[in-house]
Amino acid sequence: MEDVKARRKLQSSEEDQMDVIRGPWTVEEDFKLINYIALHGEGRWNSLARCSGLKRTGKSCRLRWLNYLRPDIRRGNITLEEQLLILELHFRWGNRWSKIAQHLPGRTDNEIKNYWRTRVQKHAKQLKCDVNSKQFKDTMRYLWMPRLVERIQAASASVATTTDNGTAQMFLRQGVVGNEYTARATTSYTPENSSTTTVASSDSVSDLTNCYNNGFHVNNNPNPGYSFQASSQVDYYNCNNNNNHGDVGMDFQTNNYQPLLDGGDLSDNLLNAEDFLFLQQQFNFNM
DNA sequence: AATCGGCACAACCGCAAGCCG
DNA sequence: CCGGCTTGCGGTTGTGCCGAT
Repeated sequence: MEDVKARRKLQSSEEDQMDVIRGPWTVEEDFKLINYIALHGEGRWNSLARCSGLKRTGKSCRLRWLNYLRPDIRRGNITLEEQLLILELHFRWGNRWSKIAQHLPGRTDNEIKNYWRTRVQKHAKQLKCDVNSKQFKDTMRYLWMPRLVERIQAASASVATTTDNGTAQMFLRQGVVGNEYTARATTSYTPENSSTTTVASSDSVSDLTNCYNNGFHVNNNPNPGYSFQASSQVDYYNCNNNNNHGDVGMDFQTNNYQPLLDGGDLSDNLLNAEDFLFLQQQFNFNM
């Protein structure tokens, strides 16, 4: 252990001696890196750093390439579908960012990590609860994610009516992502059966991934006869704990909570003011 | 116009696992 | 098997931008 520390210290001082550059990359450095990788391929980052003439560490070169310069990097805002996928995958794997990133083509683990820290943790902070608490996880699962599904549906429906291509209508009828959450809701979805009947029993990850990859054009629904019902939406929020196990559930329905389908670009504001007010009351009550 | 605070994102750091001679 | 080196991952920090005051 001491050896390891000593070696790292030596490595660090060697880096200092060779005037390693840190901080933001310049355009010239980017060009150098891109050209070098175009000629020699990626990998062997330390030797790449030495041979390319870049005064950067191999680590720095690797990070710059993977998180920024790669040609298949997807730029722009995280879409609703991507948000849903991130939430779903984070439920399964926690902070395994690179694993989550594998299911979002073109997105980097760094980007997903940043999204989680800035957006998701912000909501937890606003609710004055821990992001890893059961309460917040329930909030995400039973309020946030269904709301995302609603918005994805709404967006798809909008596309269908404006383009008249029928694709989104098909999605709405047969519901790939919607199937996940609506099906749960219509069977009095509880935290207990959620882990056994849907997530664990089906490959929801690949379903969601396919769904994302194909822009919701592929019907992976194992139950083709399934159809959405407007009235079932309220069941999204019927998260009463019926298991008599003494856990604190979130009863949205008995509080006369009604989901508000607000319009506009709400990709970021996943929960509106009334949601927060209600949730804060829930949390304060339960704390 | 200047300042401040929050946010988003790029980059760095420490650690651990994997690989290879 | 061991030790050194490389790579990958998750956490953290730094910085620029932008809106509010």
